[in-house]
Amino acid sequence: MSGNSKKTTVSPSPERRRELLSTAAEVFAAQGYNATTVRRIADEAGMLAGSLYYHFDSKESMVDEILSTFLDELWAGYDEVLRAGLGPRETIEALVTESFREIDRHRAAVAIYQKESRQLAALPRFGYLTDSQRRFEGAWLGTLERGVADGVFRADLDTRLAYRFLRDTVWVAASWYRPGGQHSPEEIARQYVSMVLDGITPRD
Amino acid sequence: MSGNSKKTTVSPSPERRRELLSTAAEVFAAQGYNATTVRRIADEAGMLAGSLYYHFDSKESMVDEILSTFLDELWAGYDEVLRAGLGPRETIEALVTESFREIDRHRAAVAIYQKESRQLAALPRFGYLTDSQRRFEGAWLGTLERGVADGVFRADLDTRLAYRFLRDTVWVAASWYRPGGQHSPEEIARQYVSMVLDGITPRD
Amino acid sequence: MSGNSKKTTVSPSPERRRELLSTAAEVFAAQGYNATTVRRIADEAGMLAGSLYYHFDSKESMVDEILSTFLDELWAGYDEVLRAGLGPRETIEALVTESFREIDRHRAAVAIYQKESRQLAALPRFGYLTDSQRRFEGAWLGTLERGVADGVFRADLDTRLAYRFLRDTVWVAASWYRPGGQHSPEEIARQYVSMVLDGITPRD
Amino acid sequence: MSGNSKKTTVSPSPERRRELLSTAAEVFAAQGYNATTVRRIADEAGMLAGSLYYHFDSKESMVDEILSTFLDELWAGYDEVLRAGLGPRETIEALVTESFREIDRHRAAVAIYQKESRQLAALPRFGYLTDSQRRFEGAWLGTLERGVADGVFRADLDTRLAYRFLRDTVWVAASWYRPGGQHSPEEIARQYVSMVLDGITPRD
DNA sequence: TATGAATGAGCGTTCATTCAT
DNA sequence: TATGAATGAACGCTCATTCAT
Repeated sequence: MSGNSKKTTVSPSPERRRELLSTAAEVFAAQGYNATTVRRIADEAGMLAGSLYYHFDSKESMVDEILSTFLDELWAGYDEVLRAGLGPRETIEALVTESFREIDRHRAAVAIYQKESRQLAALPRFGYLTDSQRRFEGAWLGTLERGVADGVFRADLDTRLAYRFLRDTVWVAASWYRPGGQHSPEEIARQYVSMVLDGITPRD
Repeated sequence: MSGNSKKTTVSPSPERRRELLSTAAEVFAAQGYNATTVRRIADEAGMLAGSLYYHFDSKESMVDEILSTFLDELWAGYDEVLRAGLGPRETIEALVTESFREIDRHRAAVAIYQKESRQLAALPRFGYLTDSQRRFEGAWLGTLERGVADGVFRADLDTRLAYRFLRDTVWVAASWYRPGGQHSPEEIARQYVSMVLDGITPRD
Repeated sequence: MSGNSKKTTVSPSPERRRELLSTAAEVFAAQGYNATTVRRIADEAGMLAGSLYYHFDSKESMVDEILSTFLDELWAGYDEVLRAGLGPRETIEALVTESFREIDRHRAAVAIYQKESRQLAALPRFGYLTDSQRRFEGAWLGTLERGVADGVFRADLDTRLAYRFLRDTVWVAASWYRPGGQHSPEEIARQYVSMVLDGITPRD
Repeated sequence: MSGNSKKTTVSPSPERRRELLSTAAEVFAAQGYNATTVRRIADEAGMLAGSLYYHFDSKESMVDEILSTFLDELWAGYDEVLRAGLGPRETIEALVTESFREIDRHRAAVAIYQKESRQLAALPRFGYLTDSQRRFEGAWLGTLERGVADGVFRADLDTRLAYRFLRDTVWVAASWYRPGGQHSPEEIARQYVSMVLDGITPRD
């Protein structure tokens, strides 16, 4: 599990907590973590800055909880896919689909993860970000390599390069994706997979 | 042309200026614009914070000059490609190649652009960021649409989606690309174009 | 009314605000606005510099509130005098008396007004200083001219010169006046009026 | 003599020095001593800020030289008047006239003296400001008292109050007086003396 | 639970001053 | 004589955080 076990000031009402975290996540995603003031979050939540400290230890612990909650859920989905024993092509399809579903559910958290994780990972408490990225790389890169070995992906594929492109396009989508738009996550995933697997030029 | 015409303290030694901007760009790219203190830049440049203000008006004007210099050069390259009258496929190839060349030359500037342009664009002086993005969309999206019309790209392609994927993967590469690595920009561009155009599954 | 309507951090305890403004006014008057540091004001108030910003937006907004409060009260008094329909001599007497009463009540504010208003008036937010000065001139100069026309002031009087002398002596008194001294404001006003109206040489 | 004897960096060209001091005096008078940057003075003089330090030790030494030069000249004039053995009324007339002549010649210096002398007097090197003020008070106050004793001024005159009014109105005139205007210094002095001695109401 | 008021560290910036050239 | 470049101290201000109520 991601995040810190020494759970902070556990407020008696976990719903209020979740509301506040959701508010914080939106502001972090929109303004960036550093540029977001704790006062701004409090404003948005209809309280004073100091009052947030009844619910959370610090601004850092807010973003910590946002990211670790998201990653926990992400890995629940990924692990299910990886345990299913699918072929390389189907695994890629399933991982992409799962990723877009997470973006749909945790858009703000994904955007924060995308923009801030490199900075945050330098802090000890965010060590799980680095761990997660390692597992992430293992899952995607492994699948690509298995696909090349099995002949379902092109033999001349630079798998490390392909991994980076896959990873980046999937997550960066959080910066423009708007839930409730005209495309469902599954539809976007389908189109995306089609581009990546078959290219944008016609196959006759 | 991008950037502000009322150029600040135009010191008669533009070399020092360029050195300092290069230093600043590295720090901005590594730490983020907001998280970068002017003292940190000065440290890195071997001077005191106040001394930077002999050369620049403000922290903002530093990032302004970094970004506008980069965009001016980028558009010089893009415009040449667009004026060449190539077919859609060849245009995409040339734009991608040109982009990776810019990443190679202005890695830090591209990383800053990628991470900060949305925030900065809110400030009047950075209006050219929005202008640039509009032109950018015009160039890529137009080429994709022309390709679909000409039948050189798949008829079922969602061009807006494809544009976003192309744009994002190209620029986000600045966050992992290291100049002087084992792949030249042209080599990376070639592999990337191959993936995007033909997909990662074999065409027999 | 003077001052800015978009009142800043309107804290629900206007007493603390008034205390702090009073402290600030004393320091401004003693050291000059520019030479006064916000740290000095905070010291005098027994707090840290940053803490002042809980109560006020800026150093500028402090002097703004000091001056506009003073001018509002001044004009309340002046308007009453001007509406009373007195003769020119009695109007001058009443305006002088009212002025010394204001000096007695707002010595620091008057001293600041005297020393800094020309500089501050250049800033948009202090436009009311210029307005006030115009009304001021209208009231005094008008009364002097009426007095000359009515024959109660000397026919050879240069009214513009006389206005300047009156204005200057009245307000500059704030720089030496000490409340609680041996002369009441009314007593000083009486002596001053006597000098101005009848001169310092004996009338037999 | 006022000013400091340990004369600073004596530049070989005293004319350039005087030009620079004149420039500095104008800026000090217009913006206030504290608010005036050394860079602004240099701009006005067509040089760089650092270059001023070839001519002067410091910003302080500039204002020092401006004020002491003015006071030396003022006292030359005053002393001549005081040595002339005039009656009280004629002495007042002569002092006022001499004062307006100084304002005419040294408008900027007088304005600086008026606005800044209280602050500057706190610094050791400006001790002569306090001395000068003492002599000043002696001259004016003594004349007024002699006049009351001789019966040429009103017996009920509060001489200290009268002194302050005289002093303030004379000097504060520097803030509105413009050399080359429609009134000569002597004409202004005549009108002013007439007001002060005979009042503004008619003497039949 | 939340507020009002304060802390203290640090930030971007200014500016008088220095000095090698 | 003047410049270009830098210093270093201080300034106005911001902000995460604390805490008595």
